[in-house]
Amino acid sequence: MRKIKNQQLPVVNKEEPSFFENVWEVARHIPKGRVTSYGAIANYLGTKSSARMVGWAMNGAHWVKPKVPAHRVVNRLGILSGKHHFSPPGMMEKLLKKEGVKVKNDQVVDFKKLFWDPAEELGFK
DNA sequence: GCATTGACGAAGG
DNA sequence: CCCTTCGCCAATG
Repeated sequence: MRKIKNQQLPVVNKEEPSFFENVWEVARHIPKGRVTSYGAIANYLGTKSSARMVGWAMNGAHWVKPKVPAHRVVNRLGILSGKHHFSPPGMMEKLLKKEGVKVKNDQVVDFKKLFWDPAEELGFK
């Protein structure tokens, strides 16, 4: 596959998709104007208890290709817990608003309605 | 090689 | 919703 400077990436040069790649893959399917949670992605990948790893994977979402809409992934409460990893921090909220997602006080408005569950939308494996 | 740190989450209080 | 504890596991010191 693609070569990546493995400075922070956990070896993605294997042919089989790593957990991280799967995370990115799923994230790329999040429709515009919708959001999902770290846990939902983890759940879809069958490692629901490893939501932290999803967040960890998002850490590299910025420099991985193709780009991953990490701004559409929030925590289970709809809070933009990852905004500090954007530059500037307000970028996440800005991107979401641009897609029609209302954000108030670092939290997605109508999160429940906008929630996109990969397990349902992409079909169960 | 142990300890700490997370873009998390569920459960219990 | 807040708080704590626990589970999770790669990365980092």
